Amino acid sequence: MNIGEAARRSGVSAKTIRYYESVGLIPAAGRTAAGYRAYTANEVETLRFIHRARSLGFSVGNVAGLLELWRDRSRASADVKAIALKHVADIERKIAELDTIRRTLLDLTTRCCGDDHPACPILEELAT
Amino acid sequence: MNIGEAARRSGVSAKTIRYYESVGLIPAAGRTAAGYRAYTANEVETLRFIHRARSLGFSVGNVAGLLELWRDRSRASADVKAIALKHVADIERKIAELDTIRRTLLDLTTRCCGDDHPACPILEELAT
DNA sequence: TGTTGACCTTCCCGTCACTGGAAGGTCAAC
DNA sequence: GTTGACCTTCCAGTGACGGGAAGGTCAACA
Repeated sequence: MNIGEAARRSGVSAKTIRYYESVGLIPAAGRTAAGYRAYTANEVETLRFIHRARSLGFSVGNVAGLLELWRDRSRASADVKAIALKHVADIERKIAELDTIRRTLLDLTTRCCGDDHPACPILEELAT
Repeated sequence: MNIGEAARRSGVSAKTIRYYESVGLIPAAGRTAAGYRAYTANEVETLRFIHRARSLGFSVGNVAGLLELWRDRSRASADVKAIALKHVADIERKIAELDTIRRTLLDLTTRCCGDDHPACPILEELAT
């Protein structure tokens, strides 16, 4: 099937499929006589896998690692779990950062009248 | 003072100060006879303001808006508050996204033995 | 006076994961 | 034969910088 169909079935845009090929996340697809990329159902499955992994926030690098483990029938699930737990830790760090900022901003915005006068604790805090 | 000293006092790296100048966040600094950028205490204050705003996650575009309001003595605090509340909403959306991913991953990693066997619910989920 | 070493300058490339768009070739239907 | 929906490659831009090269400047010290 053509790249457009593969995109529709996998949820990965044609542009992005070409990008994944260019960075080596997927091998170069076969070509028709006219030079069109041709995809098998199997390759679409791989694209779906990638799409799901990316939507869980895994970096393209990590997705490459997960793909390799997925294909490796003699893998240790510990290796998969390690990648996932590392990712969870990163996410939790990020959430903590955002939450600190959120609380600071909520405090400041609560103290800001938000009227037509210039006095503003938000600007005061930034200017401190 | 030179850019290095301004960087040390403001917390914004010299590289980043030049970048802010190049994108118009700050006006071009004065120059010494030798072509070195020269900063006043006032300009360092502005850089400190920018540094604090950026550390609260405001985009450079929003920082430009906050700087303008900061300098505008006839500003309405409502305009500042609006920028801050919009940012809070963005952060909360981001936290919610991350938390959904986090919960999914925690569920999967909990169900993954993480031993030397290949069976792995994480890969199974991605392959579904 | 010469020389070091710490500054500073501009410029370009790389990051991450794409997205947009231009210029042009291919295919199926009407 | 023509339309329109595909496909191709290539280049540039995104945000917010950081790295590093090549070269100029300055203050201190021998």
